[in-house]
Amino acid sequence: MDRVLRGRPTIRDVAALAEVGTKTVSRVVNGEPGVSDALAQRVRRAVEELDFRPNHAASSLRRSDGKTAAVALLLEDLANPFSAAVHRAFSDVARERGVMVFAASLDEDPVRERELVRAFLARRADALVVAPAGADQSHLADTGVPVVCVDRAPRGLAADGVLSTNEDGAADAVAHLLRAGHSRVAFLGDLRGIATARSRYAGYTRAMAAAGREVRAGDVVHDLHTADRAADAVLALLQQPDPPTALFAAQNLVTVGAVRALHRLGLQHRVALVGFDDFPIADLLDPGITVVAQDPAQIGRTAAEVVFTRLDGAEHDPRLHLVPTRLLTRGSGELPAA
Amino acid sequence: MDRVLRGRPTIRDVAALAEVGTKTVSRVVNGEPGVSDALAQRVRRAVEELDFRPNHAASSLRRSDGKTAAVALLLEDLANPFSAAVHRAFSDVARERGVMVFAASLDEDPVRERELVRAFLARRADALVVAPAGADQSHLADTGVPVVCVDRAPRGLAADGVLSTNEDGAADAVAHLLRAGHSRVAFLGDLRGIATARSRYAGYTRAMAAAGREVRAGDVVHDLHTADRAADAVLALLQQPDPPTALFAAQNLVTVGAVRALHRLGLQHRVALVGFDDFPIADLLDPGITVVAQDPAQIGRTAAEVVFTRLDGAEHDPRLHLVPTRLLTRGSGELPAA
DNA sequence: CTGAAAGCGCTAACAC
DNA sequence: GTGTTAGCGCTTTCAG
Repeated sequence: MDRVLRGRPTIRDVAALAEVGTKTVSRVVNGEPGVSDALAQRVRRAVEELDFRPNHAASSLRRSDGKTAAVALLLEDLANPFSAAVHRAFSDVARERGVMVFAASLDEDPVRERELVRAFLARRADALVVAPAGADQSHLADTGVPVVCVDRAPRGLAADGVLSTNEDGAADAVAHLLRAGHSRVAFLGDLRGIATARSRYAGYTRAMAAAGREVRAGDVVHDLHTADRAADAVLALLQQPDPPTALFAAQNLVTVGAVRALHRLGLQHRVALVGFDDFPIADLLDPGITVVAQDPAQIGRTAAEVVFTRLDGAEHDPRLHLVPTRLLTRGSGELPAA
Repeated sequence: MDRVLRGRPTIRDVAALAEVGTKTVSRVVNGEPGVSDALAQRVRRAVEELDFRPNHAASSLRRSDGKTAAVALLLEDLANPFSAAVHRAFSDVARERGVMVFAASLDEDPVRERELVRAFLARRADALVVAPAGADQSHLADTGVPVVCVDRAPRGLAADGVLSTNEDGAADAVAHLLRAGHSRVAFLGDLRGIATARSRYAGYTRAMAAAGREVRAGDVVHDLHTADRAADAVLALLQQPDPPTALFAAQNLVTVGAVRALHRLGLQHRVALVGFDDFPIADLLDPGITVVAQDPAQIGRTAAEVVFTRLDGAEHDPRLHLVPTRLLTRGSGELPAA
């Protein structure tokens, strides 16, 4: 009668204790209709008694739709405030749907991206949300699950995308500096391998051209991926003879590095700066840092909506969702040219 | 012969194509020894051909140890730099072990904590790492998996803990202000329901008592959980007659709120401030913000080590791992009393 | 309304 | 070395 339980109790243990069939337990546990109150009561008591926890993996293995109610989120660096905000907003929507989120940092490493995609597919994540690290995203093509690219446009892959208006936003930032009277605006860019970085550079050159300004090769620095490298670049840039009078920093860590360099040189009130992507307490610095703010929470929410729309069966062609940026003037971007 | 594949190929499809038994495929896929090169070659070719992806859930369901190679991380708010850094460091260690991380934000909601714990246990996470939201953690007692508490000590629960030296760190901060000549140091605290907040308050009172200073009720404010609420509290505090000359902010968002209020009042160079927990660009403010820095990366790494030690079978009594804090003097904490 | 039997994709245990 | 059988915990199918 009393089978000695080894390990966790199963649905059969519950069925035995409640003296019903396993299917009845299954029905009660899953809230399916068609069970008499009396039996349901007995089952619930047995569940309580044994501290039964349904095994979700076994359930989804057998279940016809095969869904695991888990999605994977592969971002650049979960410790970066942008990624963290996307993650947070995405999770909030997912939680409402009872969907769990696997999260991982890629650190711009395409090898890691492949490994993690493989691992998440092995765990049968229902969908993949990726800020792709490499230029080659072909390995995301035949995963059998919806793929949504965030922060970066999908390249060579028919997938949905959710990202900021990178080129327009960058052009806004640079135009803002040009309006303040600057003619030499330096570009401080993130890794050129990233599509997003290229778009922001395109916005920079477009705004410069539109104003009839020459882009000097010496005023353009790419591949700054940490605050330290950005700070070094700005120090070098401003310590040369005839330096630029304004800076456009194309990523949040780059902006922070630029601020650090300006403070070190005591030039924070003399050299203008606009950053792409906001960061905490940018308004508390002196001067406050003018930025083209992204809306990472909106990006995360939209990505979640797109994912769930796909999981609910939408079959339309891939769509690109552009989330607008917003110029926040705080002082650093309004410093005059001379 | 050619079975038409519906859905993903299984190990049996691979076996059929390679003309071997399923167990041989299993061996090859899992890198087990005892398969001739010839067969292994055929299997690998078939795997490639069919784009076979092993189903990890099915595997761990059948496997004797039943491990899923996934752990759950329940933190306060993944968008907070402290939680984000813990998450990041934890993930890095987990990734080396091929373990995936489920992450979620609790927002100090004990109900959500219970729900998420239930959900993660249903998914058979191998371990739970929790920054507990509620005072009552008894529901974590009989989960059948290792539980590690981070940031907050386990209460009413025999579990490992990894946290900062909250009381000592807070006492250091306050003693530092008292040494600068202040006698009225206000306490700005996080939610009193959190053990961590209570420890920091204990450090405050201890340092005050050690210096023979009276703790005035009006100088103590609890339950500040957002920067906005903290800013309001500081505005009220400093606009009364005979205000305190120094502030101790016991949490990072509280510190940011205090800075914001000080700037609004133009008092940032007159009222001293030390914060508990560092935050990005605290050094770039004017004055730089003196903080008792925690080491969230170390907390995350240590938590991971503790988790994996337990999963590797360690059976010792629960241990509390204290990660030391460090006073970083940057200006705001060294302002004189009058 | 209820439950017995089959089987999801995989690996343990045991054959050969 | 290799393959066959059974069964992990659950839901499906279908008979009562």
